[in-house]
Amino acid sequence: MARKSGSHSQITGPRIRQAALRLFARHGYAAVSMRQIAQEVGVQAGALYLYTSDKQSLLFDLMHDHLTDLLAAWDAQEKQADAVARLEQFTRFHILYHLDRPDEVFIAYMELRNLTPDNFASIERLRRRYEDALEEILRNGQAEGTLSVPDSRIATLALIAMLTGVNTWYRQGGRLSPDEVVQTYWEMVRNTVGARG
Amino acid sequence: MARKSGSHSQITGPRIRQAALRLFARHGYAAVSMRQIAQEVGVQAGALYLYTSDKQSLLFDLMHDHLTDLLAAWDAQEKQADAVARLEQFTRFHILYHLDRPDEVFIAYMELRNLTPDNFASIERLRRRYEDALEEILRNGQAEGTLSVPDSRIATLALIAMLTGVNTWYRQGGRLSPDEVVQTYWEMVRNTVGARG
DNA sequence: CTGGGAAATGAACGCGTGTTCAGTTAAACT
DNA sequence: AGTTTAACTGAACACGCGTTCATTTCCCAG
Repeated sequence: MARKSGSHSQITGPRIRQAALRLFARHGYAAVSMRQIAQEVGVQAGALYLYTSDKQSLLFDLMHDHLTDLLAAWDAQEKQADAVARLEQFTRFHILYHLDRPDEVFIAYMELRNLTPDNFASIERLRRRYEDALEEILRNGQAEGTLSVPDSRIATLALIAMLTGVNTWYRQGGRLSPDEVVQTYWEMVRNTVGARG
Repeated sequence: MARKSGSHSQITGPRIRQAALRLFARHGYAAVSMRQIAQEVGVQAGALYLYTSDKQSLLFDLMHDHLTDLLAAWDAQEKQADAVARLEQFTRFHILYHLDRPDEVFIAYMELRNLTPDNFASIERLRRRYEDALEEILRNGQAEGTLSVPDSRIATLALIAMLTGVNTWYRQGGRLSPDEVVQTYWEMVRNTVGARG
C-alpha cells in the first residue's frame, strides 16, 4: 500500500496539526511521539514529514498561530471609547476567546520550556504584545482618572493570570454559563482596578 | 568500581530528590530521564532504585511533599482575628512561600497530567484543602460584612491564580523586593474582594 | 582484624524514539 | 489511455528509555 484513496494535502495537513494539538494538550509535548500523532491521523509516521520539518516546528507553529490569531482577534474588535469600558471588553474577550480554545491555551502556557531558545523568544514577543494591549488600557484609565492600580505592569500580569485561570476550572455544563463567568469576573476585575461600578 | 567512598543513604536519597526537582522543573517530567537524574547526583541510573520504586513515585513524592508542607506551614500560622486581616495574612503567606520554592510550585502546577489517576486524585485532594482554607476566609468575611465577592468559590480560584502568577514573572534582583510585591498584590486583593483600605 | 550488610556498579532486557528514503500507489492532467 | 506527480508506505538507522540484577566495593560492628 502507499497513497490512501481520497487523500489530499489540504486534508491531511490540518488533521496532523489538529491531532498534535489534542495530544500535546492531553499528554504534553515530550510525552507524545510522532507515531502517536500519525496513528491519530491514520497515517504512517514518515508521512508527517511532508507537512512539518520536525516535531519542534509542529509545536512552534501551534503556539505561534494561536497567539497570532489571538492578537488579530483582539485587534479586530471595535474598541470602546473610555478605558473602563475597554477593560470590560478585554475581560469578556479574553475569557470567551480562551474558553473556546482550551487546548491551544494549555499548550501556549505549558510547553514554553520545550521550545528552542529562538522559538521561545519569538513566542514571548507575541505574548508580550498581548499583555501590552491590556497594560495600555490600564495606563489610559489611570490618565483618565477612572481607575487606579498600584503598578500597571504588575496589575496587567495579575489580571491576565486571574482571567486565564478560568480555563483551569471551567467545564462545559457546569454551574455557570460562559456569560455568567464573564459577569462574575468583570465584577472582580472592576474592583481590582478600583473602578466604580 | 561499585560503592563510592563516603556515600550514605542519608545523603544520596535527598540529593536524588533535589536533582529530580531541579530537572523536572527545568525540562519537564517526560523530558527528563533517570540517567540524567543519576548523572546530576553522580551515580549510575540503577542506584536510583534503591531510593524510589520508580520514576512516577519520584514525581508524586515531590508534589505530595510540597503540598503537605504548604498546608502544614499555613496551619502553623497564628491566625488573625478578623477575615480581612486573615486575607492579608494569606496573601503574604502565599506569595512569600511560593516565591521561596519556584521549582516545587512549577512542578505542582505543570506535571499534574503526568500523574497516574490515583496519584492525581491524591494531589488534587491536597490542593483542594488549600483552596478551601482561602474560601473559608472569604465566606467569613462575607458573614462579617467586611468583604464581598460575587461568588466565593470563583473568587478563591481567581485570587489563587492571581497570586501564584507572581512566580511566572518574579526574578530575584528585579524591580521590586518580595515585600513590595506583597504590598502591591495585597492592595489589589483587597480591592478585588471589596474590602475597605 | 574480620565478616556482614549497605551502597553502588555496569551490563543487559525489550522496546520506543525522531527522522530519512527508496519504493509504491492513486489522483490529476494531457 | 498514458504519463506525470502528489501522497504515502514500510523498513531502516542509531540511539535512548525505564527497569532489573548479579557482582563488586566500602563502611562499620564486634
